[in-house]
Amino acid sequence: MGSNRETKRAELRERLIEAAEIELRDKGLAGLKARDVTARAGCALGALYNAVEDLDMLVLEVNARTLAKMGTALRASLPGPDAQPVESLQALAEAYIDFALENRRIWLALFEHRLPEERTVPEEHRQSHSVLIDGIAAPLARLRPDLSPEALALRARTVFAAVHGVVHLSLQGQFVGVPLQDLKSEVRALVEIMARRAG
Amino acid sequence: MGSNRETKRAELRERLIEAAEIELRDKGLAGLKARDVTARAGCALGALYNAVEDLDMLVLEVNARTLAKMGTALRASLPGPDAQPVESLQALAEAYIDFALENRRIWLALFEHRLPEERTVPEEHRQSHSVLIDGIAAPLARLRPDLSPEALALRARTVFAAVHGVVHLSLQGQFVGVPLQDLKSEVRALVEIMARRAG
DNA sequence: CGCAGCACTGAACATTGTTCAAGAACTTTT
DNA sequence: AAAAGTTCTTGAACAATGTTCAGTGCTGCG
Repeated sequence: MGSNRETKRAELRERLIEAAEIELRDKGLAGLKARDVTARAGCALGALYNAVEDLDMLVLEVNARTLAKMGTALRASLPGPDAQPVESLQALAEAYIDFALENRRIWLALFEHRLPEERTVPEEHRQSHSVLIDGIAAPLARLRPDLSPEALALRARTVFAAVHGVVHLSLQGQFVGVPLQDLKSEVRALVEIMARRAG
Repeated sequence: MGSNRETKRAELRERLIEAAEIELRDKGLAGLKARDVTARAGCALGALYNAVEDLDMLVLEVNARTLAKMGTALRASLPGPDAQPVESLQALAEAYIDFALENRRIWLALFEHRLPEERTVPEEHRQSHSVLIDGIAAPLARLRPDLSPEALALRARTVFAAVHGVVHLSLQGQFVGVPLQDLKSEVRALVEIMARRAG
């Protein structure tokens, strides 16, 4: 396997991304070190900078995969099309919490990783974030037929961000966060409130 | 001024915290460097480690002051006691957004700063976070007389975290965040929804 | 004054991301 | 198949940065 240059390059890139994901799962974003990643991937330190631009880009690659997995998990959680909209939203929220709990560090990396201020996230990586809100607009539309498509898209982001905020503060154990043991019931209540109300 | 040892030590500590706040305002958490802080405070690099435990503790000190200022801003925003509960909540939310917009980097530092996993935040610093939720329980209690005091305290955290989540994703320009121009109106709608509904 | 303790200094150290010159490996040309 | 050219890999070197520490000076007290 991997005889020509292109292939070997892609294989090393792949090994590096996988190694980075393992390191990230084990030690979190702050514990991700270039030397540990390259050691795990079985290459020299400098090879990293030929396979990817730098460590930040490696994190973006891991994040893209995390988002893809999250998308799978969220879609799998959706009940059939004849379910009540509020049930779809509850299912998405619960699946989001479960994913975050089961993949805490790589999920956190999605939101804690920052590029230096002058650098900008490549377009393809920006788009992979849409899985977070893709499932929300449809059930929301049935609950809020009064909203225009633009207002709906906006509101879907708000609903996601609200749920995410509760989960984020809770999972980090920040002092103002909801205790973990109450997280699911509070998010259920929040989603219920956001869904049930009219007009 | 500052003749005895105790006083000089406290003065240097104060200068360091102020210098750190300025650096944090200018360059953000990732741009905070021990050498820049000590240069601004007018002392040698090593003096930092006599005045405070380390850089992390300096950030905690700045955060404590930020939280105190935030508390002042939030309390000042509250309408009189005869206002509708929903108006109190709206005022708090708007004041929160304004504070975040006007103090973006030091506000972000409140939520982005992490101690190494093995270290733990001193109790006095934990408590300073309560200003974020202190004003919420009272108006919420009038909207939800059905909830026990414990459930109310929990729900206050949930309400804060939901609003915070929307603000946080929006101000960081994360792809899934609400665009800044829509932030206030979306938060208004969210608070309205969380307040208006019954049972 | 003089001494004991403390604080300040800045050089040195450890860790870490990134670069780069040298050599190895692969591809193309002849 | 050999030569020439291109690209990749290696690991040492560099730069940035948090932290420590031995040396030096200052403070407070008898």
